[in-house]
Formats: sequence, structure tokens, C-alpha cells
Amino acid sequence: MQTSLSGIQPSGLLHIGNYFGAIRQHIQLQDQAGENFYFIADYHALTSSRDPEALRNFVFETAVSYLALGLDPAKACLFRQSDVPEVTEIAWLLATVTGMGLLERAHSFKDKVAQGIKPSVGLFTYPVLMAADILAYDSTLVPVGKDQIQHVEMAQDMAGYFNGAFGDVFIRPEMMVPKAESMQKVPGLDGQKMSKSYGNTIWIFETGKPLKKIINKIVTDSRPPQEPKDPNELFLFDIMALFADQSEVDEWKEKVRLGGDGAPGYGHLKGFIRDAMEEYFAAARLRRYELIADRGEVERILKAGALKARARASEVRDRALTACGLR
RNA sequence: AGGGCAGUAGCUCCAAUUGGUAGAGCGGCUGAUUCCAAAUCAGCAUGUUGGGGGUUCGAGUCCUCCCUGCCCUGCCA
Repeated sequence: MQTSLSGIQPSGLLHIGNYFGAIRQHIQLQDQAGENFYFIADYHALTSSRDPEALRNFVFETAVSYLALGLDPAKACLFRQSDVPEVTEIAWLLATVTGMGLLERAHSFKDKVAQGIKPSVGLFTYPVLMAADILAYDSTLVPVGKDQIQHVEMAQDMAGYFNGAFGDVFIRPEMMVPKAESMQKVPGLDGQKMSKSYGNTIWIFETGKPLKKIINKIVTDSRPPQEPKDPNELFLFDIMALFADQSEVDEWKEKVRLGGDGAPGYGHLKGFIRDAMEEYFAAARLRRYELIADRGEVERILKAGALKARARASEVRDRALTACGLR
């Protein structure tokens, strides 16, 4: 039987890059046989948050977003990372078998330091906690984006170190990395990869006038509508393709390629994208409003998830404690 | 642990007379313009001056304690 594990950090509002890059695939997994765990990585978020109220809101908003976007609590176990204290216990056990060198080689850590961020010990040991997240539920499958491959490899390494020293305790999970060709490109407003750190994101649930303004900010050139253009070099169409049918996108592209009086300007294309996106997330937006109105229900779902997650994590922890001689 | 240096807006700052209403650049936001953007123009806001306490009519500025970061010298489970 397969056990999958997905996590997401509640460090901001979720954007469409998060959705098409990760969330959508995460949610699809719930329909496969086996168990599926989804955690909101609030311990991880604390490595960068100093604002308790904001963190609480982001955790809630992240839970609501997953549920609104289709996560079904009947099929999947959604919980807060910090509701499962066994994870931090396992993290300590893993830390004792993990060399400094492994962590010093972590890309994400080196990147943050290169950005000038003064790292806390928590940021440095982030991969250890993440390994504990992965190993605590005996997960067999971990879906991740390219940027997280190294972290999963490190989790596999740490499982190997511990098992090598103390016997078979942890299950080494497989990772599932989406194939490049199946990944839709999600450029940000400026054409770079959409990312919170670039400040070029579009919030999933944006609507109305704010949505119009943000879509209009998509960077274009100053060529007039009549001028024939190669649509494949316009990343505007990559964004459009996320929300519109292939045939519709092709129609627009053809008009742009031909140019002339019948050709749409960038403004028209943006108007179409805005409407398509608004429609695409319409149902989810409604569910989000309902969930926000019923905080208690969201809390109940998270608590129920935590109960199930703890049951599993405590089994794994006990196994580890016994193996290494602490019990 | 001891000694030294530093902390001002989201970011960067040798702005801030002897103690006298906290500034600039970048970024951000609003509007004009534009098919939409960009550029340009007009306008707006940046803030517990790391935190507490004290002196003073009045503290970014002086005193004190604490926090954080960097450097030096040590100590150690």
C-alpha cells in the first residue's frame, strides 16, 4: 500500500504558481489507493516569521485554500506540522546521525546565506526536520518540485544513516518529480518563474478589480496590436494556457501571428485571461468563503487530521527509540 | 564568559546644528498617459529610530539594563 506525504509552508498567500506547480498534483494524489498525508509546515515557517498573528492567519488560510481547491478530508489527512510533536523528537534522533557536511551542502541554505540572510540554527537544520516529516509517517511516496529534490535525497540519506547504525527503522520513500514536459510553465508578472521572493505573484483567489489590476501588470512590449508577432515568444500565452482550452489559446495565438486590424492588443488578451482565471477558480472561491465563515469546521478537520497523523508518527518514533537504545 | 564595533521606512544609507516636530535614494501605492504594460509626469504613505528603564520642559542623540549581528580573546559539557 502506498502512503504519500505532501507539505506546504504557510509563509504567505498561495499563488497560481503554487497551485499549478504543487497543490494541484498534491490534491490529485488523494484519489490513489493508500493513505495520503498533507501537512502545513508551520514549524518550518517559523524560521522566517516574527509575526504571530500573521503566521496564524497564513496557517488558517493555507488549510482553507487546500480544502477549497478540492482536498477531501475523507480521503486525505490534513494537519498542522506542530500538532505532531513526535516529528521534532524524530528530528533529534536523525540529527545525531547526520553530519554537518551534509547540511552545509544544502542548496536552499547556501542560497539564503548568499542572499544575505543571517541563518538561525533552525534554518540550518531545516532539512533534518523535513526528513523527520517525511519519515514519521512511513511514507512511500513524496511528490516534490525540482527545488525540493535535494531535501528528499537528504531524507533518504538520513534514513540510511540511522538504519545503518540501528537496523531497519525508517522506510526510505520514493520521490515523485513531475516530468518536465508535463509541467505547465507558470511565469510571474515579469516573465521570470513565479515566486514570492520575486514579488511577481498572482493570488489564487484574487477577483474583481484587484485581479484586473494585477493581470494588467503582466509585462509586455510596446508593439502595436496590428503588428504580426510570434506568439510563442510571449509568455502572456503561457499564463493564458493555464486557464483556457488549448483550442482557444491557439485561436488567439493565430490572430496575434497574423496581425492586422483583427489582431487583439495585449490589453484584450489580458482581459480574456482575467475572465478565464476568475471562472477557473470560481467554485473554489465560493468554497473558500464558506470555509472562512465556518472556522470551527476547519479546526475540526485539522484536529482530526492531527489525531491520525500522531497515531502513525508515535509508532514510528517508538520503533526508533527502541532501536537506538533509548527504550 | 570578557573586550571592541554596530542596529534609523520593505531594501540601502558618513540625512537629522550644542539634546528641539525623523530625512533621501530605490522599491511600493494612487492617478494621468498607453490596446495592456514599460518609460514619463503628478500625487501619497513609508517608521514603537532593536527593546525596557532613567536624566530632561523636551532624547535617534546623554546614562543604564537587555536583545541581536560581526570581530578579537578565552572557557567548556
